[in-house]
Amino acid sequence: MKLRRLVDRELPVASCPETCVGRTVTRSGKRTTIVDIARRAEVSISTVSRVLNGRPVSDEVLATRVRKAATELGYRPNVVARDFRRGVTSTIGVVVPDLANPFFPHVLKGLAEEVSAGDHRLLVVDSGEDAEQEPQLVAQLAGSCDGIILCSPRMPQSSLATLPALGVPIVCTNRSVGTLPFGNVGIDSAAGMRQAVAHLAELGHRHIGYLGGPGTSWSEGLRREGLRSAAADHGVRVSATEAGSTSDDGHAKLPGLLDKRVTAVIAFNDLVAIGALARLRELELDVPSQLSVVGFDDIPVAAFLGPPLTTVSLPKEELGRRAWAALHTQLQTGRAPSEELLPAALVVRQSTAAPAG
Amino acid sequence: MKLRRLVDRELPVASCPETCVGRTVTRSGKRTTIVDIARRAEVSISTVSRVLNGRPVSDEVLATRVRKAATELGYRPNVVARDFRRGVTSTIGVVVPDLANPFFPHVLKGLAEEVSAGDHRLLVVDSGEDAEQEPQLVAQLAGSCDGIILCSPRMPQSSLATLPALGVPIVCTNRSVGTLPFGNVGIDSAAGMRQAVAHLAELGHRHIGYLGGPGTSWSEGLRREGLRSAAADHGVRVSATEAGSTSDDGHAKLPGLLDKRVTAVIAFNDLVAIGALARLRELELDVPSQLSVVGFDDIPVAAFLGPPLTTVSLPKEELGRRAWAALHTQLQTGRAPSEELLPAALVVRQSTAAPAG
DNA sequence: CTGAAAGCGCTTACAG
DNA sequence: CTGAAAGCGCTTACAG
Repeated sequence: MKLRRLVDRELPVASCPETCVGRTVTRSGKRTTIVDIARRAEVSISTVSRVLNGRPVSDEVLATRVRKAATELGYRPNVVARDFRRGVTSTIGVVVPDLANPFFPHVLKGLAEEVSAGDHRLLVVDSGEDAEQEPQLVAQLAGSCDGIILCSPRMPQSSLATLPALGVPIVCTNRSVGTLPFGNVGIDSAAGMRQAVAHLAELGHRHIGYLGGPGTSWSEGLRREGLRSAAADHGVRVSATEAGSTSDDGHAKLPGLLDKRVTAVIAFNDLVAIGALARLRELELDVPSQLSVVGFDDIPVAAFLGPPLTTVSLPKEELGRRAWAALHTQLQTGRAPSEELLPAALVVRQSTAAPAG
Repeated sequence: MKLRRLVDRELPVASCPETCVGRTVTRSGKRTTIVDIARRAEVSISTVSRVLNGRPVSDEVLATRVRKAATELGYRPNVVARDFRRGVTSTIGVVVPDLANPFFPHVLKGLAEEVSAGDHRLLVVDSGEDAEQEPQLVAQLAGSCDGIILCSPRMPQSSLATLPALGVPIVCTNRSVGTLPFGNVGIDSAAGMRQAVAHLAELGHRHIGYLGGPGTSWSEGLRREGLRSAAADHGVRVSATEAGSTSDDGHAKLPGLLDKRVTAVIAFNDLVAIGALARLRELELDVPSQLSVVGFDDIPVAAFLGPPLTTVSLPKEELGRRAWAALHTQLQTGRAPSEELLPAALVVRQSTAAPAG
């Protein structure tokens, strides 16, 4: 009973007992339905439904009467009922590892625009970087979504392989999906990495340090690959260490690289670079005169750091937009579209310069 | 037709034609429903429903049979149907002004934990800081949510006043709601501001600059109020300017304050402080020896800036948790709970020191 | 074209 | 206790 009253939106009704402008309930105290409209416009509910859904109606007089009644009664469709009848949820689920990582909100922004334009809602879930929890999260989401977008999923391939059984179209971003029937859109950070290395090599650096990201991450794999090939091409030496994806990681692991006597450091992302920069400040080492630093992502603060960070800019919003496009295609055609790789571009600011001496 | 096939999750079925482990469809090609379970367990659908919802059943044998059948058929409830029947959406909508502002993801994290524990889903909408668009966004959300949380809504009071007609329980964070029947939880940034001013006064500052936030913002009002009262208490002079909420704003508006010859600057938030710090670097003014800087929010990068930023830490996750608690109460009792104000706390790092000279 | 009717999958009074 | 039945609000074949 309690529940039903809440459903009937008692709260605001109670707060304006008699004449309530904007009310969406009829005198029976329940929310307006197409039955109420049909009654008032003296047509069948079929006609109401057709008019309200913009389907062709011959009699414009009828249509007008319906629309008028709907407005007068303050009708707002019951979307749960509509979705139920249509057998859809109109909802797209997104799983991100960590909303607090500035990368993801930008992806979400691009995604949200497109998704709402396509008359869907976006259900965002933060997995807390927990690879174990992700499959459950996805399974749970599957029940209430028409499709799912997995942003840089941390779960292992074996977990990923269990997902098709859920029966929901899935798109992965920044992740290789093997032969799994998932849409797939990523950013070519290997190419971005090559640009970064080329830039440092041109400045004269011969020994570059790399503060690597989580070893299991696909984009980390791509970056390492770009690093290796570019290093070979330019004849520079590389010392890599596994750091992580946070500023704390960069702060903690930088000294190890310094010991190797590198003259430049590339970080897995801007957050890691920020940690490295902080450590360098503590060490009273100047950037870029004593050490060059390059980040990845180009998050908004990157341009405001001391010094402004040279970084590989990733098309985050575009990634979100393309992910929706891929999912949309899959929803329409039932087949997963082919893989897509978006370009990255180095943005040179002031944290890189020729090596000392 | 196209639509229906998608609903039936044709995609993965097609990709594993014969023996598909983990399938959740019966031989008819449709998704398993309680009817399928009832048939297999040889009970009525009422019993299936009761067992699956954990309602008391006398006959444990029956219950076991039902659960077994459900598992064997890979049953997953149709949540849209359930919600429809119950007259709820199990969804809570959240409107944030800008997801890319590091403040909000943290609020969302606190919120998400609680909300999913309460068996609801979270629908997040970014209003793009657009006060005009917010009321429409909320109206749209209202249709598919049991309740709405408005994070620091930018819309004017007059727009806010139209929202009760939507018939959906609403909670506002960091916003005064007047006599509107909304739940209300905020952070006492006036007190936070007083701590910041006291700290600077103790260091010996007599003239403080303030890089103000958006004039319409409630928290900005609170900060100005705290600033005024604390300045009076400590006998310090204040020069305030309206900046905004981004690093660009801080970067642009800092020089104006410098002209006033302040010895310390408090920024509306950390992002603005970061912009100010960047400008000071360009001006080759040292922080804190030549100018002290204080931020607001304590976003994760604050501790890694050069220098690490003294800032007023706001309980962001807790704000999210309390917002859910307020909404939950409202959902249960039908009445908006009383206002709540969470404490803020100054975190002293290295961007503040005694004034030069 | 419009209207009467069926039905989406579930929950829950209501009988038995 | 269990089962048969009604019904949530909508859409959409199906008749007329």
